[in-house]
Amino acid sequence: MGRPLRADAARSVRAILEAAEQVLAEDPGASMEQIAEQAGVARTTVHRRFANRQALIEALAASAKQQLMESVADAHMDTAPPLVALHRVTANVLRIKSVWRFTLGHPLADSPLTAAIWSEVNAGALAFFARAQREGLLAPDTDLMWARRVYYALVEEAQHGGGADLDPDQVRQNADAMATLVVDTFLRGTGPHG
Amino acid sequence: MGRPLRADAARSVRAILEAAEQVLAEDPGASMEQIAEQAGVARTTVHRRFANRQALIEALAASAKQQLMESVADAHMDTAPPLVALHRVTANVLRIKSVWRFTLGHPLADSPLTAAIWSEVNAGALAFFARAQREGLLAPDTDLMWARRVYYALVEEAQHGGGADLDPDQVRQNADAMATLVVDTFLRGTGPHG
DNA sequence: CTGATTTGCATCAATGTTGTTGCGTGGGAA
DNA sequence: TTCCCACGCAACAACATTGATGCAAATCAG
Repeated sequence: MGRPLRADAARSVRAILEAAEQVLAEDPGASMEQIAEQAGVARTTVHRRFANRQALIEALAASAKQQLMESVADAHMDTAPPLVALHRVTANVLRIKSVWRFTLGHPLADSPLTAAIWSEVNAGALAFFARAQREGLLAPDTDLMWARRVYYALVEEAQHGGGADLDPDQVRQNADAMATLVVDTFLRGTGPHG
Repeated sequence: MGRPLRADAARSVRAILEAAEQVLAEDPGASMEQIAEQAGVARTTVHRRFANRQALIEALAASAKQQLMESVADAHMDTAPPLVALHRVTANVLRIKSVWRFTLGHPLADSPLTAAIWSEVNAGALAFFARAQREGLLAPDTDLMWARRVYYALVEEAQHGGGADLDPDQVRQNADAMATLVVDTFLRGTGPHG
């Protein structure tokens, strides 16, 4: 990257990325003009900062996945007790996902970089589930691949329902509540316990 | 509808609908030309049969949702024992969904008609889960709305993985196997039983 | 303050998609 | 067999989107 962006330029870039996320979340086929409008910026400015639509989406993916990885790392899944780690990572991921609905919802625009990040996250998840199984949190006969798919599906579903326009505080509380629900359902299902 | 279509015309319509389903499943923004090509038909023929892209998608939705409703009715969810009914409807729906990935995967193009069908299916599902809860299949404290969302998410997930280009026989077997997995996970989760 | 940078705006060409029309041909139906 | 319908093909206009350029005004940084 050449020299650092000027303050206003940096502001534009951030505004465009946020706008793109919001607009594309509602309509993945939205035009650059709609994104520019939402960002409060002329369409030419968008093209100045991002040559292609592709470039814009990749930048989006980069931002989102970096934040996602930080929030995953923050859960310390390799040291904390499995149940605690699972709850914590679920809440963290739900919080991030509520902000990046489009980028994290569509596995599109997987540049080699972001693809690598993804496979790293997936491998980490699988390793975590393996440990959880060894420590008795998952049934011994549970297929780990299927468990991971189920877990992802529940997280995705938990984020679909509520969660539009909330205070940052409410977002955190909601993420916690949904995390409890997700983990509980993931481990015990919906049938009678015991 | 005026007079019945001639044999070749009917064939074209079917070819176009199948092609649209396949092409749109891979790229929801695909052009009419791509659909026509996949159907082995000139683009003008597509426009002859379906005035708009919208009209085509609605026709798609009509076909798919009719088949879906038939497959649901076929499970006799109101009379059969809940566990049996749940397994049967799951297998049936998985079979239909594997064919109509695009149309049933995207709640787009909800004409008033198809929207009505949807809400009917959803209401039926909720009623079924209520009965299942009364008869002890679901825990008494399970939120039925959440249960329905979880069930839908699991069905959707089960259909994502395998299932591309299989014999009709293999499709049925696969649907059965996945239905068992889905129902089991739905009711008991992935944790240790018992 | 002053120079450099960014932006908005107007404009332009290129492109792809949509939807329509007319015509000749080939296959279905009575 | 004969008539008619549906098809493919070519061509067309309308439209939206993309991406680029030049320029004057606003704004940032040293």
